[in-house]
Amino acid sequence: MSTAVDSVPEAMRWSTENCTISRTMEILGDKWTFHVLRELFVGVRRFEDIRARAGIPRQVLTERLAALIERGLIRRHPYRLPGQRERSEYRLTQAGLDLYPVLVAMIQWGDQYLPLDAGPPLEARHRGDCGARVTVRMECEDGHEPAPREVAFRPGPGAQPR
Amino acid sequence: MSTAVDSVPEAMRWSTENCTISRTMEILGDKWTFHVLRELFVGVRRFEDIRARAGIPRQVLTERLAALIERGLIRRHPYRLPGQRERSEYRLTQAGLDLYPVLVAMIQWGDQYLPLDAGPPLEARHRGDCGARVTVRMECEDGHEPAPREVAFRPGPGAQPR
DNA sequence: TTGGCTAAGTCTGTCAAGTGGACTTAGAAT
DNA sequence: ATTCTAAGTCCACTTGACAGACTTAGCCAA
Repeated sequence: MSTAVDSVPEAMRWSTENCTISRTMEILGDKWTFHVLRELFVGVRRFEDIRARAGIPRQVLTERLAALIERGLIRRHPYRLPGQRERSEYRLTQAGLDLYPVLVAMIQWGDQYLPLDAGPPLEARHRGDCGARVTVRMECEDGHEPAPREVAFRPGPGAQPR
Repeated sequence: MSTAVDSVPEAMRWSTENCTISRTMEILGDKWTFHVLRELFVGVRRFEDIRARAGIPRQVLTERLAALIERGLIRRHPYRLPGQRERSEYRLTQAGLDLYPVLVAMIQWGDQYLPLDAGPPLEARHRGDCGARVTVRMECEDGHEPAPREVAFRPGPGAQPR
C-alpha cells in the first residue's frame, strides 16, 4: 500500500554536522571499543586479560586504550604483582562510569530481542545490601513515562540549519 | 602509587561468548549503522536522504539497510512521489523503536561530556501536549536510583563458565 | 517513441584498517 | 647469565571502506 506524500521531514532542514549521537559515536562507535568498555565495566582491567577475554588483536587494543585515555573515559593505574615489575591497569573515569545507562539500556534491549534459553548472561544490580536488578527507563520532566512511540527527537537550541 | 594485588576479578571466571552486550553490538556496533538509525529516529526514511545527510557511501548504506531489515529493526515501506514510480522508505519496527532508551542515554552522555556552546543540537521530547524533555534514568527494582558507582554487572542465570 | 529525469542501486580500482603470528622489551627471580 | 611474563611492536595479508562512474526502472513531456 503506497502512502500519500509525507511533507518533507522536519529533520531535513537541520544539519547533521554537530549531532550529539554522531559525536558520541566518534568515541564509542566501534566494535572493539565497546568490547573494551564491557571488560572494564565487569572489572577486568589488565591488558592481557582484556585482550584474551575479548579476543582483540594486541595492536587494536593498544590503539583503543590510548584513544579512550585521550578522550577521558579511562585512566592508567599502576599495579604490581609479587615478583614482577610494575604494570598498568586501566580504570573507568567518572565520564566512563557515566556510560552505565547506555550499557544497561543495551543489555535491556538485547535481553528482550536476542534472548538466550539459559536466561541473561549478565545483569546490572544495585551494589551492596539492596542487590536488586537495575533497569533504565525513560521519563519526561513532567513525570510521565513515555512509550517509545511517544518520544520524538527534535532540534534543540544548538541545531544548525543546513 | 601501586596497589595491593586485587583478587582476580570475578568476571574472569565467566565466558564472554554469549555476552548480551557483544550480541547487541553485533547489530549496532558500527559507526554507519548508528548513523542510519539516527536518521530513521529523526524521521528521515529515504535512501537518498539518508545517504546525503549521513554522508554514507551508497554501497555501505545498501548493505547496512539490508542487515537492519534482516535483524528486524527496520522494514521497507513503499511510497510514491507524484509523477514517479513507487519506491521504498525504511521505517523502524517495534524492535527498532525500543532502542530509544539507548539513543537517549547516548545523547544524555554526549550533552554532558561533549557539550556545544550553542546547547544541545537534538533533544528527546514527549510528543503531543506534554512536550517535556525526556531523559533516561537507572532504577533498581526496590525503587532506588543508584549512582553509576552503585551499579555492578554480575553474571546472570545464562552466564557460562569458561 | 524517444529522450530526459530521478531514486536507488551496482561496479571498479584504490587505499586504509583489521588480523594472526612472530618478535621485542623491561623488570624480577633463579 | 638465563628465564619468565605482561605489554607492546612489527610484518605480511586480507577485508572492508571509499569515491566516482555507470545502470536500472518507472514516469513524463515533446
